[in-house]
Amino acid sequence: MIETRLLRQFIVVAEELHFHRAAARLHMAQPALSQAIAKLEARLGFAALTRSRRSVALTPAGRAFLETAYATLDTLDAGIGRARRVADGVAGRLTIATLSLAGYTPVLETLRAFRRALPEVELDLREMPSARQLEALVAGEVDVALMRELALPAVIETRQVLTEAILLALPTDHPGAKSAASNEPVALGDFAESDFVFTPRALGPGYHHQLMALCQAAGFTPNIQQEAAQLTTLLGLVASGLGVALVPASIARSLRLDGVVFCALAPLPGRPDASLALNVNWHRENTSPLIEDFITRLKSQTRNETLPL
Amino acid sequence: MIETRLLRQFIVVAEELHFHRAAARLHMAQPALSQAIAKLEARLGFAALTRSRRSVALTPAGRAFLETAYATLDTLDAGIGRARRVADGVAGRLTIATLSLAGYTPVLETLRAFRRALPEVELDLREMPSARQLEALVAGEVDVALMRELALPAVIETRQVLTEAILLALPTDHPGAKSAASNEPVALGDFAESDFVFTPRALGPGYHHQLMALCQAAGFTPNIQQEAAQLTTLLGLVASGLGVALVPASIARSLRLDGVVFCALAPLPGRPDASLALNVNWHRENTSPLIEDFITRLKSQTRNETLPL
DNA sequence: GGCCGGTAATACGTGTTGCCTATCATAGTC
DNA sequence: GACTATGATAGGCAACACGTATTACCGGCC
Repeated sequence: MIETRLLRQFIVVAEELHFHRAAARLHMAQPALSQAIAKLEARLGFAALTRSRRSVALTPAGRAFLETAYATLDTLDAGIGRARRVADGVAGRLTIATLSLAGYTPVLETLRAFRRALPEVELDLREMPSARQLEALVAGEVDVALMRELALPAVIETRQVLTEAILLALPTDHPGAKSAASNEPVALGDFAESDFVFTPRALGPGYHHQLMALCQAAGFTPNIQQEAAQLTTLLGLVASGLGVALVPASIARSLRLDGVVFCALAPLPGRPDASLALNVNWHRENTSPLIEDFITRLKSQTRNETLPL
Repeated sequence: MIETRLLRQFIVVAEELHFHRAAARLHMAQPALSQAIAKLEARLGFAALTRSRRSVALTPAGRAFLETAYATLDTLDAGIGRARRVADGVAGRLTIATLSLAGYTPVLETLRAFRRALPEVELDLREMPSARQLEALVAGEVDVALMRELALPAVIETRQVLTEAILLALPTDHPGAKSAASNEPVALGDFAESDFVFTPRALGPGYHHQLMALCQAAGFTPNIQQEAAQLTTLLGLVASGLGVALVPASIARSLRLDGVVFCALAPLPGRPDASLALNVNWHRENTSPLIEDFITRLKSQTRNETLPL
């Protein structure tokens, strides 16, 4: 096996074509260098240098191997530098599972700032529902996940990023839509008899449960007429008059849809305002230094605020 | 400094993610491997592996460095293979100084066969006059030289490749041209009073001297009307009627020029036929294994024959 | 809950090897 | 012909890579 020590020694000898000077540059004695080069040539199986008593010259194979020696050490040095930058958290890749980020201005701003601050870091964004995010996190497929509250295994850490109000989405021609026009909160209990459209429970059990609980607190169990995985699809169903929907405020910020109006919900007596959290989660044993950096930036950007409308 | 031993050890540990199995694959004991990896990490300056008592995993920087380790060893292995092929004379580069090869069919055939037999060898052909070839050979700029006979320093080896007749090139309307038409040799002495065109002495002193000596033997000193470096130019001058010229037979084989006819020379009494040699020369201390190969092929192709007309 | 199997780290001894100093051999130089 | 420059060889030493023995610790299992 050819050690890099031998490569370094060979390079200097090839550059100097003089064992004494080369040995001096290597801070070693000439005999040791002669031995090292002899060992190198024995391992290579061919003569890399021709030595007369007066001069040293490279053979053609030696010239070819010199290129290899340079290339090998360059590859190694560059790779060490790169790996050090990865270890220092200024290079590498951060894979992020997210919900649709359309309405989350502070998160988008964080991503932009992160990319600007760490141009050597590749950001890999993958949009998926909360339940799938958790699977990906546990499986190590992603480094961080931006998702709804969910029951988490102990290895998953979580921090709240922001909260946002829950709004009621109504078809424009719905009787309750006049409240929306006047920007007045509506009482959820007034919609006990309405048809509802919901996202499937399996995609985000926590989210689903929270919306259901909200209805229970308002005194009814929603009559679910139809489910749709995507919020945009859900609002399309609302627009078509199939029912009303409870949605996070972020979707109202990013999507103005003809035929749909959004109403704030009047607070229920004895209960705080209905709001949804967006959390950032990560695997406790994931050693990427980028995770902490990303979360720190995210928190300083959002300061756990409620997303404004 | 990171030795390749450490790279190999790290690669196996990263592949196995298990110190015992990795040590077995490396034919060593586990503690030594633990120490080796610890030393690697100390030199790298970052942790490449996270070890719990139960499991081993790569850090992101470790993953990055693993790529580097593979790339480094690949570069080295490929380079060693390449250099070995260079040493074995099946790869590399052979730089050849030549006269114009147009008429030298056996040499061209050798080049073709060489290229076919050794596709990994780059042939670098450089056309230049004999005197310049010798300089290039001594300076190490070329590996072999195909040139006229010349006084050579002791470090230059030489072998004859082939010989070719010296012909007299005449303008078609020259009184002597009728001999050419009947394919009869002409006596050089008959042209004692003719004007001659010659190549400059400096480009090929041996060649020049040989032609002059031929005229002397025929009893005259040629009246040199004009010089031209290129044989094609020289023959152009002949065609225009400026004079006659002594040229190697190869040029007659490769160049048919309106207004010029070539005549064989009648042997002079007591002298062998007038002929020129094409020699292959190389530097005695040039260690390229391709030189011997090339010369062997050249000789087996030509067998020192006289170039046929 | 204590025991056992599995795993990596630590302690310490040893053989290899990379390097040192001293010397030799040889070729070119004054 | 002695001298100088240069690389190779010889012999010794110390660093280090590796081995054996042991420890430390975690999980699963009876």
